[in-house]
Amino acid sequence: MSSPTILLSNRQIGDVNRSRVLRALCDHGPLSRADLARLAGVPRATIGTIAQGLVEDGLLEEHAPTREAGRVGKPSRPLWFRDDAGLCAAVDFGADAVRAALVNARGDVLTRVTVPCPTSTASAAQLEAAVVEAVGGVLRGSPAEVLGVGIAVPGVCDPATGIVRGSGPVPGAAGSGLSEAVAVAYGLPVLVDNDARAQALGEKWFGDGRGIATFASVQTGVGLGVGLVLDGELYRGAGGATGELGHTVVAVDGADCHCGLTGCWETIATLRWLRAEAKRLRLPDAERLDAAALVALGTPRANDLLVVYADHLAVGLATLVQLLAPERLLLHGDVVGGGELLRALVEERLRERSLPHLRDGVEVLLSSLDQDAGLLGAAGLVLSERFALAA
Amino acid sequence: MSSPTILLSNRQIGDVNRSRVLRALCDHGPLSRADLARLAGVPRATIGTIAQGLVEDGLLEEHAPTREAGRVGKPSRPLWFRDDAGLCAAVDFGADAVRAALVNARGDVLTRVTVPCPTSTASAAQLEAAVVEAVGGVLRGSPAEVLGVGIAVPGVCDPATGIVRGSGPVPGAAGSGLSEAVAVAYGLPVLVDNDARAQALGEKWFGDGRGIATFASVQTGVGLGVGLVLDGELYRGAGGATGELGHTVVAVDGADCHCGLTGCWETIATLRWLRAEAKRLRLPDAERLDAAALVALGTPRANDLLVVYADHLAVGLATLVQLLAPERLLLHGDVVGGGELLRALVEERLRERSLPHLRDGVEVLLSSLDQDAGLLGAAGLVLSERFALAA
DNA sequence: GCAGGATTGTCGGGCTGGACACCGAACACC
DNA sequence: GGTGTTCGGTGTCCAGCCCGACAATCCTGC
Repeated sequence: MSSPTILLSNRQIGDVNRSRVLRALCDHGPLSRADLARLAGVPRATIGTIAQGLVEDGLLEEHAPTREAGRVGKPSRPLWFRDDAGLCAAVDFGADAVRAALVNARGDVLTRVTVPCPTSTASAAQLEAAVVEAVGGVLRGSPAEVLGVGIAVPGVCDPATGIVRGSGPVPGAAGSGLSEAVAVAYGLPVLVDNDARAQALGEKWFGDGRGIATFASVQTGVGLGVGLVLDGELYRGAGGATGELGHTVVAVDGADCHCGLTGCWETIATLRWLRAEAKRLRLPDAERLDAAALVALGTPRANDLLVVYADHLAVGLATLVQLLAPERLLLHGDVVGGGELLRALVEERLRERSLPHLRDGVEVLLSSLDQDAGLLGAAGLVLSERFALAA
Repeated sequence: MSSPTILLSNRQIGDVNRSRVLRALCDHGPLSRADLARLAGVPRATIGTIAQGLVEDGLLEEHAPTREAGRVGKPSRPLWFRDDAGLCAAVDFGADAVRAALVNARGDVLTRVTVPCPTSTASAAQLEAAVVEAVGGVLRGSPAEVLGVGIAVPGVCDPATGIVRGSGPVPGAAGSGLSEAVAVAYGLPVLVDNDARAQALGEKWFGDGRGIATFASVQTGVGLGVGLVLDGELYRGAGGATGELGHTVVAVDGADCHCGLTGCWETIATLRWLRAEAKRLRLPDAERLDAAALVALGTPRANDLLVVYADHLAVGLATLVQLLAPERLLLHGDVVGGGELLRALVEERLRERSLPHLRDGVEVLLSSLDQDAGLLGAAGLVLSERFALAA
């Protein structure tokens, strides 16, 4: 059933409009009622009643009146999220720990809990226990009601059902046990989604995706994943199976990929490839090389490899650009370590690999969310569900 | 300005709900008020008032009561579009003619007008004159008010502004003259869009895209284009620049493409490639070969080439599948001539080039719209604009 | 032939929530 | 101190969905 064919009623209209107001605040930062009214093209009174409800619910609060020089008239009182508003428990997985955090609607990380756990080898039961413990620690310190729990899983999962269909880095996450265990333990809604998609939501709520209708958030490093926000909505596709940009063909008869296909982008643009090339070129410490180290080396031979790395990354990004014409590409993971130098190289190579009419429409940015991209993404899962602006 | 931040009012609620009802009728065919109510999960009375408005506006009509055996109770009176409802003037471009048609909301082609015109060499003025004449001929015979004019252009264009940024097959369409000329001549809204995207809309309204949330409509043959319907909405991307699937890289250091890039999918999956291969293999009449002729040949050597053609097509389609996980791929153009044999081959090759968890989620279909895909797509442009279900 | 059940479509009252016009409050400028 | 501008709030109106009840129509079973 594609079109749910759900009719709108005046009941839903209120929810939708409240969500729209919240979204506008997220996209633009603190705004007064009058600002919101201008933005939406409606009388101030309309916003007034909507905002009143949000303030009474404890979601928004009024800042002190702004006294800007040269501004005539009554000073505006900007509205902004309370710091205990929209609290989400966010979970993601490190190599040897389960990380959880309490995040508010502003994107502030209020509490962190780290539970040691060998995620790559832990059994489902061990993993469930670690996640439940981490979430519990976060919930205990919460100053207000928590909306729900978001879990970003590095693997294929269907958010509609909460079932993880498989995960390479965290095999124990497979199945539906994780979300069920947390839901049973704390009675909260649990949202599970792929980590790359969650990162995209993190960018949409708290990062450089705010106010951008169409962008792609690309995870680089060991694997290549992508989260797409298209026309303002996170795109999940049928069964939540999207984002396998890493396994698009960039060489018809290319090298075998670990996934069983051949010529995947992952065979030429991951750390595995980079390190193999570095070894071939006899660069020092090739086995532990990454973008940051490559930039730090700075030798001519290292720089040459950096350019090729950038070019190979651009190949896959160009596919995104040609097919979807996003306004921005936000890069996560290893590339961030390469800094502005690598970013500029990737952007340059991308332009050369894009059609003329697309060349100037896209900008490449390094994610500003840094280490917390996964956690903020997991929080975004909850916020998007709770404040869905869908209609 | 991503999120328009437009609030909903009780005024719009009516429009939205009317659109939803129309869309449901489109997706499911004739439905009674009770059917619609069940589908939407609302009381029959609600649908009743909505339907009443649509009937009074002359959009819908009641069919005769259905008398099905074994059905107790009052027989239902299905609602369906009147044959003069939702009339659109649709325009597309053939090699040596401008084609126009009057299409209703059912997808019936009521009138056709063909104006001879060498579209590949005609000046902008000549092309405008031909289009205006064709549209005029269609409008003259219209039994009721026409909602608007849809024009499907084989090229890059931005539907938001009506500006065609460039067209290989129809260079004279470039600029904004076409839509302005028609708008001035007849005072109707004019919608211009890329032909591959329009075809996708045609499938969504009248073809095998009905009721499918996420599908891709792929044009094959001389060029390779794609129209994407994602989560029920046609995806246009920033500036309407999407759909250049043909220029995604399938070979990092591949052959030069006419677009200036290298290793594009178009270099290995178009008729140009097919004919070059056929010539190399000394197949008869290689210069005029197409999928239909290749299947008709049926020789072992021809069949081998057919398999490679299918495989090369599958490369680009696999990119769509890995990245977007659509439920269906609808193929247009040359491939349709290859019939079920070629379709099955493409589907088989696509499965082999897709990740395991995506393999079974997608079906490959040949478009059933046939020659009228472009015209029906152009009509879909108008209907989508007029009956936008956006909220 | 006729009662009973089932299904469909319609009518009026109730409720939610935005649109509109107007008011007081706060500040800049003269 | 007066005037103009901007901001936020209040009360009334109205569109449109929800719910309950009712007439119309047809099938089944005796």
